[in-house]
Amino acid sequence: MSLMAATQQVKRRATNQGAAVKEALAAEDTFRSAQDVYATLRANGEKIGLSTVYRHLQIFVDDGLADVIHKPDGESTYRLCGDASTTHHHHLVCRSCGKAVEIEGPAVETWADKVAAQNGFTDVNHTVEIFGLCAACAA
Amino acid sequence: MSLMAATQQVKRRATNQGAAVKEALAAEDTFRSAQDVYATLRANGEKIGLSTVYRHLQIFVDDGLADVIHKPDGESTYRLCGDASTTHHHHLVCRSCGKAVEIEGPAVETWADKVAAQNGFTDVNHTVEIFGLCAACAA
DNA sequence: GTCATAATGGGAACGATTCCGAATAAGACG
DNA sequence: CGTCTTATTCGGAATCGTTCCCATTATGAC
Repeated sequence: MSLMAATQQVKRRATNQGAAVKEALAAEDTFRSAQDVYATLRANGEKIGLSTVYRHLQIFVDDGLADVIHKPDGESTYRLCGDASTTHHHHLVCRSCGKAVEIEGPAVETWADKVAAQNGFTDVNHTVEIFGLCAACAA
Repeated sequence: MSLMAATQQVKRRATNQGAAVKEALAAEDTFRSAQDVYATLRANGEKIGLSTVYRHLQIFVDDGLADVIHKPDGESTYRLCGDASTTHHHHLVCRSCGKAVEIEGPAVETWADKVAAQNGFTDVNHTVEIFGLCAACAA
């Protein structure tokens, strides 16, 4: 998996369910859990199974179409990111409503690599997430 | 909970189990899961229950004695950090053996705060973890 | 249309973590 | 040193998110 570039797509069939999951994610700029997406789709009358939601969410991640954030409680949340060509970035996430803003920090990237190298670590990657309360939720 | 300072300790009874969990963590400079600590203690002949291990691990975190890292697969791992007075820091963690090095990045802190402020976010905190392969595991 | 097979869905299986309630033991007091 | 209060313990049941399994369905190629 780590050997395959994120942009390297595999042939996939177009299904209603796959489209529905993508639409559900696209409708919000917030990180949402699989269970959440599933509930929303069912509430909308979509005919889809929980397994399928998980499957598509994972596919999006594999294809570089979506980002994942693991909440402190362990739940995984997903959000479509710009597009596959978008460069590496991080997120500023509202702790309350889940709204997320994509951010970049070139300095952080180089810092991380430097620190790792100084300690003899190789094959480095990192996670950087900033949590806070968005203006709307602060009220 | 969030209102109580990390250094504000509550009266606690001293028990063998509590000490055992702390020793087990202190014995290694790696992040270890509750299940892992539990298995080690039992293997050592300690009389302790899994619930108790989880309870003490959580207490350490609440008291600011330990740091937690949520692995990508969702499992929580714990490690004693310097001491409660140690300032905010992050970790460089070996993806293979779990060995962790405490690191600091003042620049990252200020960057995070600035970015958050620019987007109208308040009550900010962040997580920064760098994963890689330590020199020993690279071989 | 026909066919091979990718995709689906729902229920079982799983693994980490939490909960519960009765049994145990730490610490205070006399 | 006893007694008593209650924090702590422990193991098994319960929870919860996620994955697995596999018979059924439906996409896309010919």
